[in-house]
Amino acid sequence: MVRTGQGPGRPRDSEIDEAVLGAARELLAEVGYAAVTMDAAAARAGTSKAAIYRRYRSKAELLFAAAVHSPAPAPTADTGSLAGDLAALARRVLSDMTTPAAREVAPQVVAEVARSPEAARRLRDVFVSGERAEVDAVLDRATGRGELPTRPDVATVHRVLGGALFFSVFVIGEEPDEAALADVVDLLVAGLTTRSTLPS
Amino acid sequence: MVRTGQGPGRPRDSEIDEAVLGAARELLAEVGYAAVTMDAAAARAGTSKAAIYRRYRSKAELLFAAAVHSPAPAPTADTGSLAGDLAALARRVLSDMTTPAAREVAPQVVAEVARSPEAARRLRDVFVSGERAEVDAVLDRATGRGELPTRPDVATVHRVLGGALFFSVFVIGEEPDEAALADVVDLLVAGLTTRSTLPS
Amino acid sequence: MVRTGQGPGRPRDSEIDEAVLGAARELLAEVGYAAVTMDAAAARAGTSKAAIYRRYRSKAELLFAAAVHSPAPAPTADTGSLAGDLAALARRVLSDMTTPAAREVAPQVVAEVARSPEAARRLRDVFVSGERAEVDAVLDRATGRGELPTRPDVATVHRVLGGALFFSVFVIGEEPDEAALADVVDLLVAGLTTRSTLPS
Amino acid sequence: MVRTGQGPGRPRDSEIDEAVLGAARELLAEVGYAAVTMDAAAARAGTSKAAIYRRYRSKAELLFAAAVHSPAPAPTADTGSLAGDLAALARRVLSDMTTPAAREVAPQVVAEVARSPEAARRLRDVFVSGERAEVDAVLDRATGRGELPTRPDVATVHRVLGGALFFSVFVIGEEPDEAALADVVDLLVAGLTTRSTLPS
DNA sequence: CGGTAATCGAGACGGTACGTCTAGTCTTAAA
DNA sequence: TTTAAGACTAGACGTACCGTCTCGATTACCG
Repeated sequence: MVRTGQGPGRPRDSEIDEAVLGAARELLAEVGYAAVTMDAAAARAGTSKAAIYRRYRSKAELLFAAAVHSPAPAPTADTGSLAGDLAALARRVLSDMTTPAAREVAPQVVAEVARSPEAARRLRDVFVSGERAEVDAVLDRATGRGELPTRPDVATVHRVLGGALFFSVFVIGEEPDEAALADVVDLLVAGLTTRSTLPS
Repeated sequence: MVRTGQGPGRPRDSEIDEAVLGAARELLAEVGYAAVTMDAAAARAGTSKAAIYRRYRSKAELLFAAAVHSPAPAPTADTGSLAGDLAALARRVLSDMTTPAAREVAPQVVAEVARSPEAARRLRDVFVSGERAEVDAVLDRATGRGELPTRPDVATVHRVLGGALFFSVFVIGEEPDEAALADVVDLLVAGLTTRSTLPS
Repeated sequence: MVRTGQGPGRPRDSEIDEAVLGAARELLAEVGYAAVTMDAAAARAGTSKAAIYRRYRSKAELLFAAAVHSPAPAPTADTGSLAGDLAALARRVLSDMTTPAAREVAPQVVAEVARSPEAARRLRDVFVSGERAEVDAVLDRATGRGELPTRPDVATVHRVLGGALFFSVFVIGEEPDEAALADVVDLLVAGLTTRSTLPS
Repeated sequence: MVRTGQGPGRPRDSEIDEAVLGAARELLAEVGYAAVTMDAAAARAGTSKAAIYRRYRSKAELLFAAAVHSPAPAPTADTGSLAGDLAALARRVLSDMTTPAAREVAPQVVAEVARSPEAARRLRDVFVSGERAEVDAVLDRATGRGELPTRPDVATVHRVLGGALFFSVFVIGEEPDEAALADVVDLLVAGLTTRSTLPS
C-alpha cells in the first residue's frame, strides 16, 4: 500500500491558495491590518472561512504570509561605486517599506515576531537573509573595485543601513527624504572606507 | 461661579492611578500586549474599568503609558572619548530595549504609531527627543574635545545608532553582543571623524 | 454595607427581556425552530447576541422560554357536565398545540426534555402542573355535581386526555377532528363514571 | 461490453450497510441525536461519509433508519381477558419506549415528523400501523369473547393507550409504574365495556 | 453644614470579530 | 462504479473583548 506523492483525498485547490493571499493583500492595503476580517477575506477570495483556516492557523498567520510574499528578488544594479550602490539599495528598501501594505503589516509583524519564535524564524529566513544577500553583493562589488581596505562584516552593515531606514519610518515616524538618505549613506561609506569591520 | 483649583466633586484617588499603572505593567510583562484585557487590568488593580477609562481613553493609551513611564532621564556620563561615549550610550539604550516590559511593549508601540498620528506625536515628544538630546550631548562633548572636524547632524547619528539597535533586537530578533555593538560603534566613529554630515 | 435587593452594577434592561422573547416568538412562527438564528433574534430584538446569551445559556433555552411563555391562565368555563367540560378542555389544549409556534417548538422541547433534567423540571413546573390543575378543576366540578362515584386520580386522567391529543398531533401526525375528539371524550367519561381510579 | 445482472461497476459492500447502521445505533445511545455527526458515524463504521450518503439522503434518514429498525413484530399473547391483553400490550410498548436508544431517538423522530411530511408518512407506515394492528388484534379477541358490546374504533383506543404512555415518558418525563399502568388500563377497560365507540 | 458634583465598584450594554463546528457535496486515486 | 480520504461551500454557534452607560453609594468642596 505504497503512497506516491500527495496522499489520498481531494487535493487542495491551488486557485484558492492564490485567491486567499490576493484577497488578504488587497484588504490589507485598503483597510489596514486590524480592520481586515476573516469573513471579508473569505468573501473577497470567493471562498469560505473554513478553507482559509485550513491553510492558516489564525488571522496573524494569514496576514503575515500575505505581506511577506516574495522578498523582492530584484538585485540592485551595479552603479559603479559603493556610495551609489548603497544609495540605490537604500532607496529600494525604503520604497518597499513605504508600500501601503508594508506600512500596515511591518509593525504587526514586529509584534508577532516578539511573541512567536516560529514567526521570528520565518521572518529571518525570508526577509533578513534576503536583505543580507543584497548587502553582501554590494560589498563584493566594492571589494572588487578596491574601494574597501578589508571586507566589512555584512551583519553590521545590514544592521546599520536597514536599521536606520526601519527606525526612521516605523519608530520616528518620518520617512527620510533624499538629503537624509544621502547623509546616512555618506556616513556609512566614510566609515567603511576608513576602517574595516571584522570579516563575518 | 469662579472655580479655584481642581473643580468640584470627589477628587481622583491617586492610589488608583498607581495601582492601574502597576497592574498594566505586570500584565504586560506576564501575558503580552494583546492578551492584556481591560477587565483583567481593572481586577488586578482592584478597581473598575470605569476608573481606568476615566484616566485613559483606550487600551492603547493605558499600555503606552504603562510602558513609557519614565524615559530614563539619566544622561550618559563622560567617558573621555567619542567612541567611549557612544558605546556607553548604545549599551544603555540596548539594556532599556531588552527589559521584559520593553520587549513586549515596543513592538506594540510601533504598531500603534503606525495607526495613530497622535501616538506618533507623543512617542516623538517623549522618546525620540529624549534620545536625540543624549546624542546631542555626546556630540557636543566630542566637538569640544576636537574629535570632530564639523558638527554632524544629530538626527542622522540618532537614526543610525538607534536604528541599528532597534532593528537588531526587534526585527532581526537577535540581541547584539558586545562585539557586534563595538563593530557598530567603530563604524560610526570612523564615519564621523572622517567626514561630517551637514546640519539639518 | 448592606445591599438592598438586586445587587450592584447596571441592572438588566427589562425592555430587552421582552424584545428578545418577542423576537424569538416571531421568528419561531415565521421560519421555524431550526432556521431561527441567534443573530437574527438579536437583530430583530434590536440588541446584540451578548445580551441574549447573558439571559439564556443557549438557543434551546431561548426558544424554550419563548414558546413556554404564559401557560394559558384562562381556566375552562363550567359547561354544566363532565362530558362538556372535558370536551371544552380538550378543544382548548388542542388549539394550543396546533398554534404555529407550538407545532414548531413542542417537538424540540420534547427532545430537550429528554436530554436535560433541568429542562424537564421547568416543563413540569410550567406546563404539566398547569394542565393538571385544569383537569383537577374539571373533576372537582363533576364530583360536586355527583357525576363521579369516587374521585379519580388526576394524573391518570391528565395522562390519558393529554396523551391522546399530543400523540395524535405530534406522533401520528394527524390532528383529530371533532368526531375523533368526541370519541376520546366519550370513552373517558364512560370509564370515569363507571369505575373510579384511586385518589392521588 | 454487455453487463450481466446488476449494472456495471463495483457492487455495494453489504458489510458497510451493517457497519453504518450499527455505528449509528451505538452513537445514538452514547451521545444523543444532535451530538451524532456524520464524520463520527463514518469513522466508527470504518468507512467514509460518501459511503453513508450513498445509502441515506441525510442524517435524519440515517438515524431514523438506525432507530426504527425492526418494529417488534412480536404480537402480544392472548391472556384470556381484555384487561389482561391491554395490560400486556401496554407493558410491552412501555418497555420499547424506555430502551436507551428509544429514549434518544423518539423525541427526535417527533421533531423530524413535525418538519418533514415524508418522515411523517414513513413513521405512520412503519410504526403507527404496526401498533394499530396489535390493538386491533386485542379488540378482536375481546369481541370474540363477548367482552365488548360493540366494536370500538381502533384509532381511538390506540390514541388513548399509546398517547398515555408516550405522554408520560416523553412529555411529563416520569415513567409510569405498575400501579399507574393498571390505572390507565382500568379506566380504558371500564370505558370500552360500558359504551362503544363508533367505527371509523 | 447641607447641597452639588465628580468619584467609586460593579456589571450590563451594543457591536463585532474570532475560531470552531457541522451538513452535505465534490474530487481525487485506488480497487 | 464503489471505496477511503479529505477538501469544498455555506453559515450558525458560542466566546471574547472593547469602550460606553447605568446604577447606588461615597466623598470632597462650596456656599
